[in-house]
Amino acid sequence: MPLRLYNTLSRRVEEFRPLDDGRVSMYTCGPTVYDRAHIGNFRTFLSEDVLRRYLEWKGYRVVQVRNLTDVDDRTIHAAVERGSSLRELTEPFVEAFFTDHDRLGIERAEHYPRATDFVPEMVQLVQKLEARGLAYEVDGSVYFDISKFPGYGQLAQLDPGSLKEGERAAGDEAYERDDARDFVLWKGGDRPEEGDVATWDSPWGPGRPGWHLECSVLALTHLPQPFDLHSGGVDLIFPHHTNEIAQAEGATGKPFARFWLHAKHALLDGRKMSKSEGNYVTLDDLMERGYKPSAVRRLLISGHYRMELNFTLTGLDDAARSVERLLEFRRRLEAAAAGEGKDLSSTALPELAARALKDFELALDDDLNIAEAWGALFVFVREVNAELDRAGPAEAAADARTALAALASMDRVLGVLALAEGEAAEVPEEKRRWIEERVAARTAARAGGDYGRADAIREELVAAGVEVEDTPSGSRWRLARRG
RNA sequence: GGCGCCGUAGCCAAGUGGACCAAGGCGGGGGCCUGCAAAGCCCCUAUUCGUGGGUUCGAAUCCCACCGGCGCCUCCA
Repeated sequence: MPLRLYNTLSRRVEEFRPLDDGRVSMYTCGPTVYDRAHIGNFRTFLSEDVLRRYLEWKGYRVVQVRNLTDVDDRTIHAAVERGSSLRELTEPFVEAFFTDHDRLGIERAEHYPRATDFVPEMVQLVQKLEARGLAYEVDGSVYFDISKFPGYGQLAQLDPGSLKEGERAAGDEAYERDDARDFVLWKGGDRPEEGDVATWDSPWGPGRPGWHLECSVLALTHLPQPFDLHSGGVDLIFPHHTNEIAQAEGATGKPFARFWLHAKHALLDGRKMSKSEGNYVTLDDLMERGYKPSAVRRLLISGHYRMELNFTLTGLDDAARSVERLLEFRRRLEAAAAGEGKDLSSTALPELAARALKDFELALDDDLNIAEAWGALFVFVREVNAELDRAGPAEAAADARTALAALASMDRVLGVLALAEGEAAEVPEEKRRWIEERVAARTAARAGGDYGRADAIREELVAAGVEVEDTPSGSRWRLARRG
């Protein structure tokens, strides 16, 4: 079955096929590295990670570009404020971004270009636009003339005629544009408040690139044109992506990107998550409170990417518990797979696995309906558990491996189990020995019928953060999960 | 004012004209299992999908109105 995706360009769900058979080119707007990225930013990046993983799951090879915006108003202002260079300011945030990125199990893209490494290419693009009569210079700055670009605003479904200058543009950043709706390609002229942290030479004198320029250029220099997918947060539809299209298509005369995908924002406790309003949390904040990245990942990809996601600590607790359930499930399957009678296959597990995988794929094919995909997974969990309750260990052993493979397959897209695996807390050798000694003592007490003593030992272990579980094949222990 | 989105059980969240008399997660109640637990399983927890109309043989799903919440409208993922 083919994958269908909602394309912002057409405002419809369309069948997706890459232009180059078997190979998908995608451009995903990256972070502005003026500060630590927050959970809301990662909601978008995680949606894109699911898309990427699912494309790979479907057998495509993906070439992804994610830019790092290291020159814009915010990075410049932050650098000026601290009296540091742009690089000095952004470098730690680039590192922090990758730290969180990896902690959340987001697959690495093929390219992470920084805007400041491509300024000459940006200048060239502006020159092309000038040569084609789509740009004009005023006092060392260059603007894009939207009246010369017929399809302007199509992505955002904007009627250029009704576009009027917004309040934000009317504020402190007034430029000498012919038309208030035109946007800046190159910012030249005197900008004393910016110091000299971001100045490059250009045919129009010293200046720096406008924000939208980098994405057009980075996509054009790293991907074919047109490329398959371009994505970002909904807020980028206008003006950012609208202007990216105008720049790239204006300069080349060719279509820029085929599919445009936009993720809705995450709210924090029902309110917009944003830096400027101080309403945000970072992964670090959550980890300091004892939450694990796997739970954060689970929550952030629990719902459809085109639906708003309300991030709450309650939701995070729920997410953590559902990850626990999956971990328990896998542990149980692994134990079953390691059991006796490895060649016997007489359970319903293979059928359940096949059906789960089919439902999983059907769900994701439908514009990445991940909520339904989770549903398919959890139905699988319940049914397999029931089958395991019914069948003996000898009967289930071989089939358990089939089920395990299906689970791993689904997790190649969801990425939660793989992540949780790496989070298992290290138990120091000394403590491990103590725990094992206590568990053995308890087993002995139980064998002797001394349940009072057995329960006392269990209490002792619980107080030390260890839970004991008695199974037909002996007692097992594990670290207690957090509240 | 323009463009657009959402309102489904205690919470989160699929479903968007009948083929499921509404998936799944979390929580809650009851039961099985267990020495007791834990884990797991079984049953129950929305006769109903913001409200009111309408279309239709049939609507959570389409149309209209209203109520409530939210996003964008020039450098926010």
